[in-house]
Formats: sequence, structure tokens, C-alpha cells
Amino acid sequence: MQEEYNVSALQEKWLPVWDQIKPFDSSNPEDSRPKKYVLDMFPYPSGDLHMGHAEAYALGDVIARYWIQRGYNVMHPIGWDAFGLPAENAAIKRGLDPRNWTYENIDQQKSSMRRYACSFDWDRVLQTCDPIYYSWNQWLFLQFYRRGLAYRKNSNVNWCPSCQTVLANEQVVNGLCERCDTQVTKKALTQWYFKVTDYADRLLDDLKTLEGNWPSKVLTMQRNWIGRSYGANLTFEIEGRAEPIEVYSTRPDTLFGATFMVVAADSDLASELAAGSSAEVRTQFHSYLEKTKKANDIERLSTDREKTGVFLERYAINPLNGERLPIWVSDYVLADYGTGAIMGVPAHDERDIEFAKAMGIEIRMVVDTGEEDPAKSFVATVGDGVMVNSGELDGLTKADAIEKAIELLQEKGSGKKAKNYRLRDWLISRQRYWGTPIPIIHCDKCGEVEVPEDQLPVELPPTEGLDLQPKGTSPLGAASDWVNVDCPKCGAAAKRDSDTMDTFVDSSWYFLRYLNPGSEEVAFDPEMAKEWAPVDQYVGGVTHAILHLLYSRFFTKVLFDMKLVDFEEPFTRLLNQGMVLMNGQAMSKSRGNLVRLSEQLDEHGVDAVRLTMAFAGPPEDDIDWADVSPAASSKFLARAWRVAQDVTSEVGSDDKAGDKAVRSATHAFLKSFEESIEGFKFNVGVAKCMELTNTLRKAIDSGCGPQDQAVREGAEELAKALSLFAPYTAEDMWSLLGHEPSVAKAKLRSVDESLLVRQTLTAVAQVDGKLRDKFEVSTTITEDELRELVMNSDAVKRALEGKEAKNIIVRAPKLVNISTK
RNA sequence: GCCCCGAUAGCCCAAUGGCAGAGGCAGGCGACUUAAAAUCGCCACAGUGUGGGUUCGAGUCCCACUCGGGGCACCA
Repeated sequence: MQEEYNVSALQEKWLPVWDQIKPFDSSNPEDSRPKKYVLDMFPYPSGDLHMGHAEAYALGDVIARYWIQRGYNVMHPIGWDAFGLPAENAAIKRGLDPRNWTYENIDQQKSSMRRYACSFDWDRVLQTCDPIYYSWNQWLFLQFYRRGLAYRKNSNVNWCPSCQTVLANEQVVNGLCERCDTQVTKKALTQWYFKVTDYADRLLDDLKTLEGNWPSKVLTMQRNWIGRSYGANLTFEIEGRAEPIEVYSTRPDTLFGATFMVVAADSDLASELAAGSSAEVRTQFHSYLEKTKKANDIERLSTDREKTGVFLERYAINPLNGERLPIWVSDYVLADYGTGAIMGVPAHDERDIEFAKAMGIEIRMVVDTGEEDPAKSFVATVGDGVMVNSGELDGLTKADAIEKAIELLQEKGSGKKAKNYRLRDWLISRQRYWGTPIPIIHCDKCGEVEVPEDQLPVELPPTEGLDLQPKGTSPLGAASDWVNVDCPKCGAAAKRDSDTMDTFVDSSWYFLRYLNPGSEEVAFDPEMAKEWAPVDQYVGGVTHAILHLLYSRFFTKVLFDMKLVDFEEPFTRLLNQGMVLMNGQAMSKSRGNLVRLSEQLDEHGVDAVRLTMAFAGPPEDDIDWADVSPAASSKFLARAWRVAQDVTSEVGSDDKAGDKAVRSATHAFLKSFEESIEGFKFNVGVAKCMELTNTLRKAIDSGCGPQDQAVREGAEELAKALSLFAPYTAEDMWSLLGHEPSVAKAKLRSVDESLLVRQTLTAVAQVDGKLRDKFEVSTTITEDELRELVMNSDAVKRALEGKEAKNIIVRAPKLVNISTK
């Protein structure tokens, strides 16, 4: 009796079966299969899953399920990145506890994921807002603290006036808050930092080991972000100041071209130098400083902005030639890069020449690059050239001059090699409620005191009686029962640190927590880490190319130094999936182009949506939902399903008895399917499934017939292959073919190469690269035989008329090309 | 301004330097049907953004440009 393909019936039929047999359990210690760790970036629980999640998890699932079918014990866990502002903001808006909002959303997402048939191991689940999770955030913080990697300092920090909290550099995008697009301002605050800069070299150098396994785009972005440069620190004596000033330069070779010095307006040094100046200069300086502070990053970064500054009427002494250099303050020099002061070499630096032009300062060429003298052209020449007007450096090229200049400076004790980074330390304090409390107690007598480990976790106090409304200081500060404690050292009255940690701390090590998510004894079991970690395949959006991935890499290196893990990179391979767009644009409610995942699933079924995600194109490309057709995917799945239904042979009959041509097609399919999936060409893999389906359809209707064993062999492999994309349909096909669930655990047949060997193939004859004739030839044809065959071809003779064959290239058995030029 | 990626049929996309088409959508024709849907089968459609170059041979490699997308952008 032939039945109809019914998607929703299949979903209802198989979901409970899978719940029972748990095909994706990875917790059996007796399991002898080799291990693989496949990880999807965990979601933030803001409402139900959306189309973007659907793509990411569909693609991650293809990989996880593929490796299971290749015979691996695959760990594929999921969790929730559950702390953060959206929960807190939603809670404030509705007067609720952020816990409610968060856990409700998690429940909803969890049930959507189950329905979506993700191959997650549901026994390995974590939520970063659970005390049992953030307890270990606090433990790790203390380990970092003891290693000198967590410290507090006062400085001008990025401040979001809307979120009323500080932001890490990484969370400021074009001068705007990453979350709410508000203009970020500066504020002087004492905050906690992680010392990422200690690891800058390793974070940069180890990117090499990821080459080929991470998208090169991400590697480049990380390199740029860390931004290492090599140069020298030069020491300038200052008239009227006991201490000299250090200046960082990548071009110490141009020191003879220095005609001024600039100090960052907002640096302590600037204030100090100004203080020693005339009253008039002091007034000018202070008004300039006020303007600088008010200017936000957007204005500051605008490239065509006029250079401004104030001359302090003080002078620095050039260490090599003793010249007096006027000292200026300006906002184009950054207080927190290098030493916050620079030597101005206008002839060979674009920014310096702009400044010199604006202030009427001398431009002195010291590198002859063959271009016009910058003093005349007012265009800085930054390239290589020959040193001039530079004393002992004259005649040298750039690289040699840099070496020589450093040598000279070193002899005088006024300079040495140095390197600098764009990367700054990671500011982790946040003045908000919904995050991990920082496990430090402030005591008037003892200063910063660690919360003893046996008192962890420092749990968040309940929200009752707390005003979560952002007001610039942490809401936790008002929880007096919670804040006021005895100092663990001296017993005197003390206060807890009331800030919470950046949520990127949570996600920097969560991949290790999956190893034993419920453990109260350890953050993660180092033995388990040896078995499973690092992550073999990480899947997620490119939006995390810098922040999350850099922080995770930093954490991993610290854990390596703590001897808790034996690897230095957390994610061996990385796949960045694209975005799901609608009509060329990111989906959003305000644009009115939002496609609701739940509606797509109701209309087309889970399998069709998943298949569409995989088939739409290469995974890293964006998918425009307007360009794809889940209805067509559904149609194909029904077609494949009918093939399985039509098979009439018995389970377990001998493959070898089957039709040769169909068997060849099946094994050719297996080979190309494997290549497609391992090369992340899932769209091609799906196309191969379609091709095999067409072949089997034809074989059943007008070929060897439905009883032929080759048709069964093909249908079984088709079901297995399809299970990567369409688990419900594939499971039902597997059942129609007489097998027990689950198809997810069925191994793909290995390719029988002998079936791929061909007796004949089509050889082509080209004249000047253009196709002129074709021949069906034996695969063992010799070069001479093929050449003769082609030269005797009428079509080839016609093409050669009036021309002379000058060169004949023979690539037996496939091709002959006759060149007449 | 600098760097990276992309451009193949009406559309989405394939193609180890060797026959431009694997697959799908939309389209046309036919079979089945009283009819339609569904199903099954068949068909058509581009010479690869533009201009050069390397090569026996270029969608593929190199150079320049156009368009689209992304990243970085006073880091001395």
C-alpha cells in the first residue's frame, strides 16, 4: 500500500523515539570510538530561535552527524550565554526578575531546538547564569588575579551613557556602543582589567598554527586588532624637567627630521608640562583639554579633520643632534598608545605634516625617496629611500638606517628597540546587575581581599528591593545585606566589589565546561579535557571574529600556563556561516522583512527548512531567503522518500548481486558526497543526493526495477546521507527500508573503487583549445592511438583547413589539442 | 584612503588549468486524469562583469578597471 509523504506526521513519529534511544549521547566512558568535539556557538536567549540560528545549527549539525556516520564518538553540546543586558533591560521594562525572562526564553529555545532535531547531547547543557557555572567564572578570576592577570586601575574608559556602563574597546564600534548605538564617551573610573596584553605576542604568533583551518579573513582581523609594530623608544631631555620623556617611533631613522614633539592632550604628562608654563599657555591648554574631552570618537576619528593643538612654550632636546624641539599638545596623539607622546617628523609622516602645515612648523626632508621635497609639495613621503641631512645615517636605506639609529641611540643611552600593540587590556567591570559578581572584598585596612574559594560562588542577591535602573553605579552596591561583609583577612567591616563581569568572560571558557557541566568540584576535568579538547570544529558567525575568539584564545593560553590544558588554541577548525537575509537586507522588525522561523517550520517542516539552509549555497555565503525555495526542498524530500518506499528487496541481501550501473552511480555518489561534506560544500552534497535520487527513480521506473539489490543499496546510502540535512525524512526512509533506528548511527558504506573504474570514456579533440570532435575510447588507449584517431577526424581536418598543425598536445585518454599558432 | 572577498543561464548555484552544467527554482512540451493538483518524463536557455597578459589550452593563474559586499582607518 503506497502512502503519502507527510512531514508533520514524521516529526511526531520520530521525535519521541529519539528521546528514548538518545542517539547523540557522548557520555559512555566505555565507548571506544575515536572522539571528535563539534561545537556551535551558544545562543543568547533573547526570545525564540530565529532564521539565523536555524542556519547555524543546520550547518553545525551536518558536520556533527557526518562524523558520527564516519564512526566517531561526537560530542556536540549546547548551552546558553545567559547573562547580559537584554535580560536586564527587559526585566526593568516589565518590573520582573531577569531570571524569569532568561529561563523562560531558554525553555522556549530548548524546545525549538529539539523540534529542529539538532544532534545535541542533551545531557551536556549549561547556562552561564546558573550559580554552578558562574561560580567557576569567579574561581578563574581568582586564579588570574593571583597570576597578576587581573588588576584594577584608574583610567579614562569607554562609557555608554545609555547602558550606563563601561565598555571594552572591542565593544566600541565606530565610536558607538555595540549594543545600543549610542555615542560612547570617556569617563575616569577605577575598573578591573584582564592583562591580555601580556599574551599579545602569543595571540599573534599562534595565529600561524590556525592557517588553513580558520577563515583567512578572521586571522587577518585578529592580526590587525592586535596590531604589533616594531620600532624604538627614544629618550628626549626636557628643558626645565628633571626626568626625560620617552617617545615611541617606528621610524627612528627619521630622527634628524624631527621638528617638534607632540604630547597627547589628555595625558598626565600634558597637564604636568602645561603647569610649568606661562599663565596664558595654561589657560589655552585647559580650554583645549576641555574640548578634547567633549569630542567623541566619531569627531575624533574623522580623517579630514583639521589638526589642532597648543604650543606649551617648552622644549625637548633631540638626542642625536641636540636641537631644541618645541613641545605641543594635540588630540591626534593618543594617551594610551606607546608613551602618549611622539616626535613630529612632518616630512615623512602624513599626520605630522598635516599638523606642521596647520601650525607653520618647519618640514625637513631626511629621506630622499625620489619624490618631490615634502617641504615644497606638502605631501609626506613615507616610502623607502636614501637618508640625507642625517649625519652618520646619510646614504643608508630605511632598514639599515633604523638599525644604525637605534645603535647610535643605544650608545648614548637614549634609546632602545621597542615594540607596541594596538591591543589594550580587557576591561571586564560592568556596572550592571545581571552578570557574575567579582569575587573581591574591599577592606579599608587590607585593601583588595580575595573571597576565599570555599565561599564561592558569590551569588547574586535577589532583585527584591534593588533598583536595576541604570544609574552609573552597580545596582549591587545598594544591596546592603549583600555588600557589607567582614573582611576575610582581618574581620573588620568591609564591602564586596559590586561590579559584575563582562559576559564575554562567561563565553571565554564555556567550551571546557561542557566536559562536565554539573561538576561542583572543578571548572572542568583536565582528564576529560585531554580526551576531548580542543574543539575539533567550531561553527558560528563571523560577528565574533575578534571579541569572543580572541578572549577564548587568551583564556586557553592562560589555562595552558596553569597546566590545566595541554593545548594553546581552543578551536582547531572554524567555520563561519553567513547570514540569512530577506530581499538583500538583514531581517528586522523595523524593516518589515522579518521571516519567522516558526512559521517556516509550520509551513514546510523542519527537514525542508534545514535542507534549504544547506542547499542554498556555500555555508559562508549569505542566504537570501527570497532566492531559495523551502517548498522545492520539501518536494525533493518527498521524491527521495518515495524511492525508499518503492524498494521491494529484502534487508541484508547481497550488494554484489545488484545492477552494475546503479551500483557505480551509488559508489560514485559516496565518493563525491564525502568530498563535498569534508570540504564544507554542503550545497554540492545535497545536489549529489538529488542526482542519486534521480538515478534511483529511473532505475525503479524504467531500469533494473524496484526489486534489484542495487536500488536498495542506493536507497540506504541516500537515507544515511540525507540524515545530515533532513533527519526526520531520513529516519523514516531507513525504517521503510526495514532498519531499526537510528539512521544517524548507521555507518556509510565504504566506497568500492572497483565500481568506479571505467572501461571507456569520452575523449575530446581540440583545435586551438576549441572543441572539434569527441570519441568514445578505451581508458587504456595509448597516446599514439589517440593522436591518430584525432588526426583522422573529419571535423578536425575541416578545422585545420588552410592551417598548419604546429604543436600537438596529447593527454591520453582524455584529450588532444592541436595548435596552429 | 588601505586591505580582503565576490561577479557563470531569467534566478540560486556547480565546474583537480582540459567538452561551460552537477543540482535546484522559475519557464515550455508530453504522459497519467473527465479536469485539475500531485506524480513521471522530455526540452530550451549563457560562453563566465570589462580590457589586457601567461599558456598548446583560462570561468579557473597574473595585471588593470567597473560594480557589489565586508574589514580597518590619526596606533606614531
